[in-house]
Amino acid sequence: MGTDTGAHGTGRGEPQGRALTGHDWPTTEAEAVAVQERVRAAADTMGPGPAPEEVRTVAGVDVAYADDGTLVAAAVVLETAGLTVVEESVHAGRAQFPYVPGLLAFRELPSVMAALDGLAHRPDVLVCDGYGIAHPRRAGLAVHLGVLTGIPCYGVAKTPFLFDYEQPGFDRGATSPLTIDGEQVGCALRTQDGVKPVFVSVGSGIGLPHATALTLRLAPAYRQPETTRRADRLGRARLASLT
DNA sequence: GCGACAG
DNA sequence: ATCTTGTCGC
Repeated sequence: MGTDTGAHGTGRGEPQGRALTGHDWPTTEAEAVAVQERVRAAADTMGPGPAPEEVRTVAGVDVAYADDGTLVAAAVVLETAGLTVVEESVHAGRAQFPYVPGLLAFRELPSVMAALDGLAHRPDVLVCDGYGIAHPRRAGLAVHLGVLTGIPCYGVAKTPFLFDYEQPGFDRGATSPLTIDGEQVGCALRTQDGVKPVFVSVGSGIGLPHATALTLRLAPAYRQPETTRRADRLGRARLASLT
């Protein structure tokens, strides 16, 4: 199976992990915002990226929190066909950054990167919980993750906050654009008939059409994609077992 | 039981 | 994000 672990890119965007996770990891909001400007500039948000048929494995990423500041990042690699689990990785740590709206990435990234480093398999795509470019500085968690890892990455969020959208049609597969100040930053996607839509936005290395189509494949039965559901479950379980 | 939806 | 109670419904 997979061999290299997260240190090298696969052609498209070179990973910028060292530059952003090393000594210059931000400690203040101002520094974090400055990092986001750079991350945004480094992101590849246009490319078609891999089509769903070309995506053999997808990793879902999620973070679970405890009261005391402990957090557990979980990564679950699924085979796209059949949605079977290929590999799992968790990493327990402490929040290194306070929760600040718009800066969630800095809270979750260190542990998420550690969890991804724990994978022997290098997934073709990453799906994370939260925003990509549907973000004030077009630099949500999915953008950071895509740039840092060099793996095509996008976000699927549950709640619409800072963008406008029309309700998509009732049927599974219906979409409608998400816009911020008239600029399209993603789409609302109905993953099951009649359930609340999820909000897909690109991170880096994959375009919105492919991200949307892949999300639909990853969500055959529930509102959220299986990647997120599995990662969420794994993270919670690990957190609970931490006692 | 598990998920959607309260709110 | 987390915790909790409760109702409806497959």
